[in-house]
Amino acid sequence: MTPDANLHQNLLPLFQYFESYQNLSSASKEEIASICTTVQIPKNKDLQAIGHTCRTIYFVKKGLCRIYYYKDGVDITESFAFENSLIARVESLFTGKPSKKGIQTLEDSEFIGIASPALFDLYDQFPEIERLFRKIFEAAYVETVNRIENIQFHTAEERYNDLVKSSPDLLQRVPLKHIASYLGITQVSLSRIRAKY
Amino acid sequence: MTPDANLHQNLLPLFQYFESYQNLSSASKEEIASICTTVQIPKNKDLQAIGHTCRTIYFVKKGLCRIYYYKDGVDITESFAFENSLIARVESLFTGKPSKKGIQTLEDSEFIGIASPALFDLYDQFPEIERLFRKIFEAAYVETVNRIENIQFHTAEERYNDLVKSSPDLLQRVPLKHIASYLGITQVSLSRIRAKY
DNA sequence: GGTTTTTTTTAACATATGTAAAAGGATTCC
DNA sequence: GGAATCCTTTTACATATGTTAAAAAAAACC
Repeated sequence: MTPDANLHQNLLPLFQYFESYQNLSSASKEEIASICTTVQIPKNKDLQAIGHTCRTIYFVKKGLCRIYYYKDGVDITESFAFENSLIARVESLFTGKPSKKGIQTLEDSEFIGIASPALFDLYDQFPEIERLFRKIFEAAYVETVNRIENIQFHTAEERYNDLVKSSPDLLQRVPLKHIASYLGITQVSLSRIRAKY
Repeated sequence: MTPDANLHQNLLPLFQYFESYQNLSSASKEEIASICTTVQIPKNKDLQAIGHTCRTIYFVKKGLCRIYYYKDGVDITESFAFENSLIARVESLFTGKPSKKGIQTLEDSEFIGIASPALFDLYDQFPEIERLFRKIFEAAYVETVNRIENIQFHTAEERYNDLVKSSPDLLQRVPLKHIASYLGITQVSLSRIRAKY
């Protein structure tokens, strides 16, 4: 296999993911491929540290990670990202400000990193790339709006049951303490909810 | 004044708003102007009814409105929009599905409506228009992500105080029952919080 | 394989918010 | 301007979740 073919082999799941939003010309794919790098990170390590400005959008090829931050000294999980999804600290990516959040692996993981300054430059030449990412982030925006409704008008117990139903392997792969902070409750409270079943 | 100049006079605040995100060519402005209409709605009337699919993005020129829905028969306010801001039910706008939410005025109001199917068509011809709305919705996405943190890790009392500080005239212009449901608490609970001061 | 560390559960008590009902104020409307 | 409606507060009680501490269970490490 040539180095080039090898690269595309590595990026295959990423381009499959993209195609669910928007078809891309070969030229666009080439350009995107040229700004991607593959990263391997062991379990429980930081992929991106707290305090750094987000300049990379990651695609989870293997494994699992979370965005987290500290609130009054307490570790809070903002979100999880499983295989075949994108993850980025958007409040830093779109503002250029340093992020108060970090990205940490929860298993030995492999990511495809897309350099965001280079990506944003590609937007000028390739409107279809800009469109692709517009659609991706519009969908993420809609999910976030829906999550607010979920947080505000369901009990912690309902949110826990919904979460387990929508990500059945979450319980096997993620410590309960992270699930608790993601749900906005304490470990103790989550333990009480689980004890009911 | 010619009809054309009159139109642009009406749309001036909208284009000023746009310019804070992205400069537009005259051609782009003409095209956008051609898909805008002005709407006047009296107080407490629906601008967009529950159940209809969102095909218009509104700019609040005068007055005030809210996005609301019913949760188990209870009226919930999802968000407010004051003068010089955009409002749309994005979960319907970006998915094409009927919205479970409505938009209601809280004062006699005036809106500029932008027809979204026509707008999305303009994206093909005018990448700068697509870019403008990409940036607008990226910023809205970031705000929504930040709001989740605010909801999940602050008490209702803290959220109430923050809200009053960030929108001082909200209290004069919006009934407390809507503020309560926006904060995710009952009227009774909000009344107790207010009684402390 | 045993020790140490981390994770999860349990217990006891404190507090914030919910629910329901009633009363007081304010506004609307004829 | 009086009646009706809507909005806000208050009260009493119920419940969910938080806090702290300790015990139990599981996982990580030499």
